[in-house]
Amino acid sequence: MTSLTPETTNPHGGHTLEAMSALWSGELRSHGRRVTKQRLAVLAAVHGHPHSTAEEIVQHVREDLPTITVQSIYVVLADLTAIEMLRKFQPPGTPGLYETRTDDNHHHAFCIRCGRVEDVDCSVGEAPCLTPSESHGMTVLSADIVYRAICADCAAREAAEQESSSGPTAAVAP
Amino acid sequence: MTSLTPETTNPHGGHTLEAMSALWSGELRSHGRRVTKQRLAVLAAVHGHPHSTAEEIVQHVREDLPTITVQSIYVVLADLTAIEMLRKFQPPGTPGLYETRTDDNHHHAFCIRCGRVEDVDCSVGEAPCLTPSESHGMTVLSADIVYRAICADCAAREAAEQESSSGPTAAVAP
DNA sequence: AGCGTTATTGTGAATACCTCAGAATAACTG
DNA sequence: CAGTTATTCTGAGGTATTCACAATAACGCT
Repeated sequence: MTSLTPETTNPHGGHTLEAMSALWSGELRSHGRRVTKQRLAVLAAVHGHPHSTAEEIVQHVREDLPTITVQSIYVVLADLTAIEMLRKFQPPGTPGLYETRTDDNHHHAFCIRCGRVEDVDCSVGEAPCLTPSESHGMTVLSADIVYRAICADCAAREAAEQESSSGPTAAVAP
Repeated sequence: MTSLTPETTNPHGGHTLEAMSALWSGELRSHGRRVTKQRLAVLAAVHGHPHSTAEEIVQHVREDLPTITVQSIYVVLADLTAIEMLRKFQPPGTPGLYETRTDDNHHHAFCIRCGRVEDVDCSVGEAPCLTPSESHGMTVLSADIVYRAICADCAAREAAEQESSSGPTAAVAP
């Protein structure tokens, strides 16, 4: 922790890629999975680019492993999701998005205009939306929440367009 | 309400199909939409079979309109969803599901084993999961919640299978 | 370290779900 | 009832994802 060699510092936020890899390797093994460079590369890509689609992950992984195939990415993503090392969610009208934050109860806000996604720590408390722990005899495991929202940029842009259609600025002669 | 002719009684729960059609027609018109038999048939099908996929809705609608096409169903579903006469949601690994309950704050429990879906009236209160009304500058409109769950049947079946692998019952000679 | 076993990845193709552009039809207005 | 224009139909296309089988490489053992 006190060493300051180039290898131990990185822009990502405290943990080096090597440290993360070691962590991930252990976790993979504890789930009976082999540690492959493909899996580590996928984990690194998703960790570095949260809320990525499979296609985007392919691009990022190919910086390390230029020959990896789309199909392998899908297989790896599905498997890592199954053992909950990754989390998958799918706002309406978009392909599946992946992230590495799996152990906290957080959710997602999705801009229905531009598709932007932000993490939302559930503000009510611990796991408020898990309260219906029994319904119709079903045992609830977890809650996937997607907040349909409009981001600040889109709200501003729409306000401006609204203004221009009856106000003094812009769009004088269409 | 007091008439008891055959047309005014039906098994669905108080409202006749004709009454619903009149209601839907008015709602369509108020959204600037024309009242077509296709739209009414789709609304009736979804109303009679909540949590249906587009493909299932095609089957049901074809009982009335045998020649309707899958594409038209998709167009109608998308349009009715856009004006919020239908609600669409999509548990992981399944196609989009549609329902007519749009004006109440209810959510869905989804059995990750068999795919069964049940409505869940949010038990915490009014709209608890809408509390993060501002996050990252995004204005939240609504929350789509899918509870990942295991239904009673699947839980029982898995318990039985667990038992049989080390217990006395079943699967004596495979 | 080398070797065998078996999970994992790559290859090639296929599927499911959904959307698009343009022509034909039918719902509303007067 | 006739005209206008939304809506549906026809036919094709596209994207996200999955499948079966062959090739590869990670791990446990000596």
